[in-house]
Amino acid sequence: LHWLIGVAVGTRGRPRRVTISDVAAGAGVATSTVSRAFSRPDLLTVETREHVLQVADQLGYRPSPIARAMTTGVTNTIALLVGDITNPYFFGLIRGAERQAAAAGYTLVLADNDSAEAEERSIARLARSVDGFILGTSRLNDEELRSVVRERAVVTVNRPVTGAAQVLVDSEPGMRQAAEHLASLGHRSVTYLAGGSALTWIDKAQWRSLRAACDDVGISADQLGRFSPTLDGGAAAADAAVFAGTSAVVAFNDMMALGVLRRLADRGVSVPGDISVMGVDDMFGADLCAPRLTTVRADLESAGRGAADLLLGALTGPARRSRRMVVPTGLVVRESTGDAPPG
Amino acid sequence: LHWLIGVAVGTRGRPRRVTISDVAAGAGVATSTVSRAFSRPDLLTVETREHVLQVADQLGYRPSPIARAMTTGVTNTIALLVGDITNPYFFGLIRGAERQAAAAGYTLVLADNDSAEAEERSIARLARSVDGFILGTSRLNDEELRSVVRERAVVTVNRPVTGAAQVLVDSEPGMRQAAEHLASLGHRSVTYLAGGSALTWIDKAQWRSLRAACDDVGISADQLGRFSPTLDGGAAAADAAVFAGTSAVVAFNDMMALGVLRRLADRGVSVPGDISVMGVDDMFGADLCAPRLTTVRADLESAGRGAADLLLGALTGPARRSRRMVVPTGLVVRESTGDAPPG
DNA sequence: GTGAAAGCGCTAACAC
DNA sequence: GTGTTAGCGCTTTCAC
Repeated sequence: LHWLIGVAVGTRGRPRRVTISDVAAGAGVATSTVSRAFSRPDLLTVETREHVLQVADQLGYRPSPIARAMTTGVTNTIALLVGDITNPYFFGLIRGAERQAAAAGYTLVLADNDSAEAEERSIARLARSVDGFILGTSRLNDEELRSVVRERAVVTVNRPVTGAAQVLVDSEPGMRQAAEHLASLGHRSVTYLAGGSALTWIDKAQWRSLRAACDDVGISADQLGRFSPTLDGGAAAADAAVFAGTSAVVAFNDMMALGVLRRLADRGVSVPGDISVMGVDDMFGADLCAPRLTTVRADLESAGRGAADLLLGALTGPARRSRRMVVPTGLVVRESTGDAPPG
Repeated sequence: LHWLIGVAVGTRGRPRRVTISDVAAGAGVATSTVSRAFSRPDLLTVETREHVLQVADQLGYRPSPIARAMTTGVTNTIALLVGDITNPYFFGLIRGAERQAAAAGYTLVLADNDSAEAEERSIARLARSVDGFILGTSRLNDEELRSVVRERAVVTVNRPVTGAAQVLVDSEPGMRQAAEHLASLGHRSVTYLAGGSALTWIDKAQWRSLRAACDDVGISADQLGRFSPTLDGGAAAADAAVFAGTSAVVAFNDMMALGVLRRLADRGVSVPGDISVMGVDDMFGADLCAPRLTTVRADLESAGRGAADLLLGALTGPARRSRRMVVPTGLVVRESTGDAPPG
C-alpha cells in the first residue's frame, strides 16, 4: 500500500505523481513501450516487459484511470441507479452488482433517485463518466428510456425495453406455488394487493401469474390497489383487505406485506388465524418479523450479478445487445399463512 | 435528455462527441472562453457568456468530467467503503453519504470489502479516480490507515485516526439511558455482549459507556465475548448469556440482538420475561421482530451525511483536516426489555 | 518489437 | 475580458 497512488518527490520536495514518462526515462525506453507493458503486454518481448514492469514497480508507478479514459473512452465504471437505497429490496441487487463489477475490475457508482427528474439528472451527469447503466427501478417513460439506450449501454431490471439488455424476475413459478399453497390450506379466494407505479412491470407480471395460477387450482383471485410499496402503503392495503373480507392476501412486495402485518396486529386481526398474508422478495427482515413472513423469494443478489454481467458483456463483447436474463422465483413458507378460517 | 452525452453527426455520419472547440467555432470565440462560460462564468461579460451557453446548448454540448479531471485533478467523486453492503446497518450510512454527495454535485462510488486485503485493493484501485474516501468500517491497521490519509482525503466512521476527519457515534447518552432503563426495571446486573473485530473502536466505546453508567446507577456490568456481529454470533452469545444466568443483555449491535432473540425463542426462553434483550443501532428490522427490539439508536443516515460533509469540506475548503463530528445516541424502548425476573 | 509524435477534451497561465 | 498556447498522462497510429 505504500505506493497507493504513485508519488515521487518532485522538484521542490513537493510530491509529484509518477507518470509513464518517469518510468520510460528510468527504464531507458519510450513511453509507448511502458504503455504497452501495462495495456498490451503481449506486444513486447519478455525481457523488455519484465524490465519495464520492474522499474515501474520500484518507482511506484500506477497507471492513471483518468488519463486512460481520456484516450480510450472507457472508464471501467458502471452506474447502478435505484429508487430508494434504504429499501432492503435493493440490498441484494446492489451487492450482487457491486460484487460482479469488482470481480471484473470495474468500479460501481451508486445513485439514489427519488423521481424521474432526479433519475434524468443522474444519467445526464454520469453519462460521460461511466461506460453503462444498470437501471434498478427506472421511472423514465419508454421514450426517455430509449433515448438513453441509444447513447449508452443499459441494462434494466424488471423493465422490458426494446434494445436494452434486461434482467427480469419470473414470478410465474413462485406465484403458482403460492396459489397451490393457499388452495391446499383451504382458501377459496386470494386478493392481490397491487403496488408500485404505473410503470412497474413486475406488478402486472405478478398479478397475471397469480391469477392464472389461481384459475388453474380453482380458486378465485382479485386485485386491490394500487398501494404504495411501503410499510404505510401496506397499512392502507390491510384496511382495504379487511373491509373486503378476504381470507388471504398476496402483497406486491415484502415491505408492503410487513406493513399489512403490523396494521393487522394493531387492529387485533390474527395472522394467519383470520387472514393469511404473503409477500414477494424475501427481503431482509422477512423472517425476523412476527409472524415470520411467507413469501415468494426472488434472488435479487443474483439479479444484480446478472445485470452487471449483461452490462459488462455488452461493453466488452460483440454488440449482441438486447439479451435478457430471467431470475426464477419460489415459495418460502413461514408462519404468516395458515388454514382458511372456517365458514 | 435528448442531449444526454452531447453527440453530433460527424464526418461520415458517425456520431461524434461535441467538444469545447465545436462550441468555440460555433460561437466565434476561443475555447478558453467556452471553458470559462462553464467553469468560471464570473470572468465573462454577460453577453458573451449567454451567447456561448446558448450555442453550447443548441449544439448539445456537455463538458467531459474526464477531461476536466485530467487537467484539474479533481474528479468530483468520492468513494464509500463498507464491510458488508447487505448489513442493514450500512443502509443509512450509504444513503446519507449518497444524498449529501449528490446534493453537492459529487458522485458516490461504492465498494464492498470483506477483508483488509480487499479494502487495500479497493483503495489502490480507486485512489487516482476519486477525490477522497469515506471508510465506513476500515479493517486496515493504524499504519496502513495513516499511509492512506497521507495521500488522500479520508473520513473514517467510528475509527479514530490522527490526521483524518472522522465521525464518531457517541454511545454515552444512549448507554446511560439504557442503564437507567434496566435499573428502573429492577435489574441488578447487565451483561454486554461484545462484538466486532479487535479494531472495532465502537465496541470498546460502548462497553466503557455502559459500564460507567451502570456504576453510576449502582448495578453491576460485565462483558461476554467477543462474538461475531451477525445473527449467528447472536445465537452463540445467547447461549453464553443463558449459561451465565444473566437477567439483561445489551448486544454489540441489533443484528446480534436479533440473533439473540431468535436463539432464545428457539430455546424457549421468554423475552423479556426471563431475559431482557437490547441492541444498538435501531437498524431496519428492529421494530419488525417479535418482541420488538429495545435499542440504542444511532442515526447512521446523519452519520453518512456528516461523513460526506466532512470529506467535501476537506476537499473544497481550507486544509483544516482532522475535524470530527459526533453523532448522538438515545434509547428507544420497545418490547424486548421488561421487569427483572423475581429472585 | 520499439520509438516518435499526434492527439483525447479540457484548464490555466500568460499575453494582449 | 478574451485569445493563445502549453500541457494533464496516457494510447495509438505510423515509421523504422
